[in-house]
Amino acid sequence: MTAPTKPPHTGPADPDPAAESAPAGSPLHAPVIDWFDEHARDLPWRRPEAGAWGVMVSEFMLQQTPVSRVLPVYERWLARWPRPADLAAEAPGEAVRAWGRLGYPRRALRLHGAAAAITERHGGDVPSDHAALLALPGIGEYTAAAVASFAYGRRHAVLDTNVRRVFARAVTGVQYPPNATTAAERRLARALLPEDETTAARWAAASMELGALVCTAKNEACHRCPIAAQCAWRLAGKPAHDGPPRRGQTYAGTDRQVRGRLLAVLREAHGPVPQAALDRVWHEPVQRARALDGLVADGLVEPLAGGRYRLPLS
DNA sequence: GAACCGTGGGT
DNA sequence: TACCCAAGGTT
Repeated sequence: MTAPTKPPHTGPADPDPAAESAPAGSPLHAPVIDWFDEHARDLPWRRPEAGAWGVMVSEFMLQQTPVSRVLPVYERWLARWPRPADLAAEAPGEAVRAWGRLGYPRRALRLHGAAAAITERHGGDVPSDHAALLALPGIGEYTAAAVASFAYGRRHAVLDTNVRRVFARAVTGVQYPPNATTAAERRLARALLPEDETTAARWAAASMELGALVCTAKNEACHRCPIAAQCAWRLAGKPAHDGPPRRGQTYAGTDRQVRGRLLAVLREAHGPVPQAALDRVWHEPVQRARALDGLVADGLVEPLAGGRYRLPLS
């Protein structure tokens, strides 16, 4: 039992299915949700005790970071800060340090800021309203929908990279979705959203899990796919992606790499770090200074008198 | 819309 | 080895 809510089966116990006024819905729903009931991973943020805060923390950490690397950090985070107010009471630098090597450390800062806003504006409770979630730092369209859906069972189209790929293949018949989310994709996601709120929330989690475990970017496992028989891409002979190349992100030699090295030194140090210690991480002084300035501008690093630096106390 | 923002594992 | 990719958000 890994899923947060019960499967809304229409089984023989149903009084009279023919009497339902609502349309049948997509033929994709039932197979995908049934598959999810059987194969969903037992992830800590899916357990009831995770609560909305646990769901929200997991969503921040999972933005561009794989599940396997999130798991240990998530557990320590929730043990240390079981409620938003607990995190809000800490220095932001502590969030950055606890973030460890998950990457994109601005997410840690934003999660801290979101916890503070929740404490101030929402009485310490993660809001369930999509607009209220969207107003929090670090929460965009996807995360707002995910928290509302996964934590509160609300009816929202949850359109992440997994779902976009599943829809691209199963419905549109292409190998990959466009580089950026399009209005057509949002329209499709809304059209496919089950009417019933509980079913919609399960569909959101199930379609995402299908993309993560079966309908993967590479080496898709169609033989394990519950909708393989209906998949437009597969039925078309799985044509290769033709559009513009999916832009890869260079990393070596970029400011990002320098920032990462600088912040690693500050994370591992407790207390102020002298300039000389930071100078050692990168040979090129201009780029090094630019990276450090960027970290300060982002609020990830606090400059002190005498050319010393530390993670931010405020 | 494009560019930027980390990190590590799989192939 | 080099490249691809991973539950995005902000500017």
